[in-house]
Amino acid sequence: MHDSPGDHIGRLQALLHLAGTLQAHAETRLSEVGLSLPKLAALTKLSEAGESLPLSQLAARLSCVKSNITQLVDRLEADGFVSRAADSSDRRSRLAVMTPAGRAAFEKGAQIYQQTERDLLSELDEVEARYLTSLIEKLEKRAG
Amino acid sequence: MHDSPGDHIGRLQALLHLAGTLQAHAETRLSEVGLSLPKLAALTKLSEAGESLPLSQLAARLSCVKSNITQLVDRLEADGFVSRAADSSDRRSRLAVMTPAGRAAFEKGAQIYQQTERDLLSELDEVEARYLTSLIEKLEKRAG
DNA sequence: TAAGATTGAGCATTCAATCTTG
DNA sequence: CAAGATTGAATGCTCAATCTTA
Repeated sequence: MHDSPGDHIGRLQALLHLAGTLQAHAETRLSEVGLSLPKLAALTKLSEAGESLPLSQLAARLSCVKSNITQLVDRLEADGFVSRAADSSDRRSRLAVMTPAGRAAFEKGAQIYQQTERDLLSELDEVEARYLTSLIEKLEKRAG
Repeated sequence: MHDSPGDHIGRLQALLHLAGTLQAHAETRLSEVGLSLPKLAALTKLSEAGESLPLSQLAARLSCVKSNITQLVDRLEADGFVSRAADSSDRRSRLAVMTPAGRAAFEKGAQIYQQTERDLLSELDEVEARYLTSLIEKLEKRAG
């Protein structure tokens, strides 16, 4: 009297719901420093690249479409966290450059994000956390 | 030489990334019958309730804000899957009613969703699937 | 005044079409 | 013509404000 091999009713839904909840928590915490998850992700890539990147590179590294980056950078620019600059090597290209305010927000945001990660996953012990990672890798390989 | 208890660097990101990938897969499959995950969720609640529900009830059951439902029902109405009707018991209220086309789409969509769920989670054996569920419950309790 | 629904504005994302530059 | 960026339209979500009805 056990589940049939292919029985996963509700599990996908449960996983997607959990992700939504966790994401909402992270967004709420980040909003205290004027950031969202997508904005923090963009600033992180900029920071890793040493302050600036062509928009097309940013799109590639965030695995999204270019038009998305155009608009995300619009919002970051409105926030004063990023500014656009010319790319001397290619006049078609535009550079997203982190401003001092952007770096400050990034540093605070990165701290908050890590703390949120610890808080949300603090229920799991070492074994559970490792198991979770292995399950994620397995599913990611299948779906990716 | 093991991770400190609070070390979860990247795990939240990995989980959110996985959820995004799984969601994208489900959306792609559902788009074949003109549905999205939110649309299928709404039709599911309508079906469970016996074809119709006041918009406020739909919002409550989908755990979202009322204005969201207004717009979701707008789109479902444009698709021909739902129509709005008066609520005889309260003139402030409006009923979302599933149309025949809506029921047909729901039935196909529910099939596709279940198949997608099985496909995406088919990598996991019985033990892993149960463990996943327990981890989700643990994290959901913490975050919910 | 409360509740139900809607509207308007903002964030985030995609796709298709377009403009500029290579 | 390709590539980089942008714009416009669509989906989906939130919040704040508003309108109607209870």
